[in-house]
Amino acid sequence: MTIEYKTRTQLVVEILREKILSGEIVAGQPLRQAALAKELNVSRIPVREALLQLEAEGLVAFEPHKGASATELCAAQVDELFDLRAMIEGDLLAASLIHITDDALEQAANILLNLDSALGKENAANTWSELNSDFHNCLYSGANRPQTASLVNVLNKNADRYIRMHLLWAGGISKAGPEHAELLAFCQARDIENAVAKLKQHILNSRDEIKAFLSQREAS
Amino acid sequence: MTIEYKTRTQLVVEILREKILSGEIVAGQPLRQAALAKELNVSRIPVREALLQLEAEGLVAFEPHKGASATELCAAQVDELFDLRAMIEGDLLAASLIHITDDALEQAANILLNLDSALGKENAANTWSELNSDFHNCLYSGANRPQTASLVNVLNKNADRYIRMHLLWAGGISKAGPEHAELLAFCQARDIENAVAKLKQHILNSRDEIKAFLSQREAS
DNA sequence: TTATAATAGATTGTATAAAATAGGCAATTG
DNA sequence: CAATTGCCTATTTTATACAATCTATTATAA
Repeated sequence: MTIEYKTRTQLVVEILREKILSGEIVAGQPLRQAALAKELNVSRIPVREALLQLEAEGLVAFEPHKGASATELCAAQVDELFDLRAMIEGDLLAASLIHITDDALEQAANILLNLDSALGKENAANTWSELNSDFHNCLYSGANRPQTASLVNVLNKNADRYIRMHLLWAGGISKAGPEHAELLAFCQARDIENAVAKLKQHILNSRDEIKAFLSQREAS
Repeated sequence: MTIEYKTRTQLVVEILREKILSGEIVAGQPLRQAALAKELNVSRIPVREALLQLEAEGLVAFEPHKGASATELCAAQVDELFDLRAMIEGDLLAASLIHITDDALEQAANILLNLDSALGKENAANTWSELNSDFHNCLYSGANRPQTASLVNVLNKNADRYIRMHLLWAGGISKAGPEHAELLAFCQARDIENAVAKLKQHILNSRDEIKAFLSQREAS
């Protein structure tokens, strides 16, 4: 195992992303460079560059001379984001299933076990979203489309915020467990059509649950 | 008309992006921060931040402590990039045509006129790609999906490199002219199905032409 | 009182300088 | 002579310092 070097900028990116995804940094709240630098014990330059990277990921908005803030969560964005995911991930899964190895499917099954057991535990939202991402990436591993895969990962980093919030506030993506199992079964059977349909349904279901939750919260 | 303030970082982004898209900065060539800073008469910080932004756009690759370079152009990327475009832009067009205004369509028609006349002129590749982008954005204006639109723009900034190269080296996207006209006609008729089919065909056609050109060049 | 201008403080953007790192070359060792 | 180690240089990364910009508050005039 080679130990990988990380620049401070990269470390700051990871810390801030986690803070945004976990909700510790709340949307709209201004992110003062000097304060963050002091808190993380680095200079402002790595903080600035980290914020720029997070802006590219869509988690942060930058306004010249005014500063950065975590982007707001709203129902309209959920629509766009999850529709995009359903379309792109559906396509990616179809391409992947043609070439996917048994090995990858077995790995996906293992992740699924961990996923189920993670739901009850302490830090559910954080570990769940990571495992969820692993599971999906596993299913897409046969596609051999690096650019599309990285685009999917960026979109998922955004979706994560909503999914975690939902997990945290509403007690779980209720249908995700059985849907994952069904999806995996179709993949193992190399039934492309049904697998893609199930995946899209899975993504659009969470979209609807999250939207309902958001509009309910916006009302109050 | 308000004149918009631009930070140096933003100016450097635009200059470098133009240099990469136009081919003045060739793929793979290392981009030395100090040299760029001196050339553009700014310090290295704005250059660094500009390079980071371009990395997020996919035009530049960053390796820690080694530096940045313009990403390579290859046939495999073209496949992914243009397939993604066809899928996403097709969907976006369908959503847009439901609500699009006559005003937007008229504007698109005007751009088309300029597009045709631009092809013969001096700086064809540069102005053509900008007008091309405007034309498509115009058609998508009814969708009211800001996130999807900005994603499309990022993808197009990548596709631009290939399109310009093709224009420059091979004398033009031969079929683009008539295809644009047909596409606009379907849009004006609000014929969603045919419009989307034409758009996808248009994008996939350029994909094939560019791929053929690239593999031919790679052979030599 | 209300609107506008001036000012102070805070914050961001940029430049310069110092520290850290990678890659190559020479010296050393077996 | 080959291989390894240590040093040197080029380059990037980070820190510090300064300049430009914004925001809020106060002062001034209509």
